[in-house]
Amino acid sequence: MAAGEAMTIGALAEAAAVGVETIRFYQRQGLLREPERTYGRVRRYGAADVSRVRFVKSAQRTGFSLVEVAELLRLDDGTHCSDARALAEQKLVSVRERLEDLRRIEVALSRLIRQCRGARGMVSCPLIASLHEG
Amino acid sequence: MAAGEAMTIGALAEAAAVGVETIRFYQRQGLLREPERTYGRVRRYGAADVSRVRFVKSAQRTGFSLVEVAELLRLDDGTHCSDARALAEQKLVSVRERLEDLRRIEVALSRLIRQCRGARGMVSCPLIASLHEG
DNA sequence: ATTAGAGCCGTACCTTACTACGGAGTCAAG
DNA sequence: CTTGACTCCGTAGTAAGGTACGGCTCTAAT
Repeated sequence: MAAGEAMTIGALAEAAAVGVETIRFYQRQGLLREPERTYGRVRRYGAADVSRVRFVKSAQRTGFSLVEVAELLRLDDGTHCSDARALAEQKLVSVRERLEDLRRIEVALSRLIRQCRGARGMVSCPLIASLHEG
Repeated sequence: MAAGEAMTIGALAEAAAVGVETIRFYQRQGLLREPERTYGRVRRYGAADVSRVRFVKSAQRTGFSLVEVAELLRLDDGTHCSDARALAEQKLVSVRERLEDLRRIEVALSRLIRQCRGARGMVSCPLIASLHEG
C-alpha cells in the first residue's frame, strides 16, 4: 500500500499460504488488483495484498463462494454508502445463519467428546439430533 | 427409522430441500444408507434420512467438504469410542477456527452497517482490517 | 559470462459436487 | 387397464476453484 511494494508474486503467495497460480487466478477473477510492475514486467505487491488474499481464504473456509467473497471485498473498496449498507446487511444475515449451524455442530461435538471420556465401548453419537434442539 | 418408512425419493428430496439426483449421489458416496425397497424396487425413506440430508447441507454451508461431512456422519453412526473421540476433537478444532473467522466477519459487517447509518456519501470499509484485531 | 531460479503468458487439465439425459419399469387414480 | 407422474439405472455434462505445463524472458549470484 505504502512505500514498500517490494514483494514478487512468489513472496506474496508464500506470505498468504497459497500457490503462485492461485494469485494469478484471483487476479483474473478480479479479486485482486493488477499491481504495478517495476523493472519491466514483474508484478510487485505490498502488505495489503497479503491481507486481501488471507481474507479470501478465511471467508472461503467459512463457506463463501469466490463470487460472494468478491462482493464482500467490494465493501472494502469504498463503495457508495447505501449500496454498501444493503449488501452488508444481506451478508450479515447469511453469516449469522452459518454461525448458528457451526455453534450447533460445536455443541454436538463437545458433548460427544464429554460422553466418550467417561464411557467405554460404544457410544451412540448425538450429532445430528443435537442440531434440532436450537 | 421406525414404522413409517413411507417416503419415496422424491418426497425425501423435497423434505430436505435438495434434488432427487442429489439423494442418489449421496447414496453412491456413502453419505446415506441404501434403504429398503418395498413394493418391488422403489426406495423407501424415513424421517431420519431427512435429518441426515439436512445435516449434510448445513455442514456444507459452513465450509465442510463432503469427505469431511462423511467423517462427521461416522461419528453419528456409533463408532468405537476412542476413534470417535479423536476424530471429534480434531473436528472441533477446525469448527472453532471457522467460528473465529465468522465472528470477525460478523463484527466487521455490523460495524460497517453502523457507520453507514450515520455517514453520507462514501465510507471506507474496515472489513479486512477488522480481521486482524482479534 | 553464464546459468539456475523466478516470473510471464496462454492453455489444458483436474477434482468436487452436482445436474441432466434417455430409455425402461412402476404405481395410483380414473 | 390405461395414462401420466414418478422411479429405476448408468453415463455424460457442467460449474467452481484451482493446478500443471511449456516455452519464453529476466535477473541475480557464481
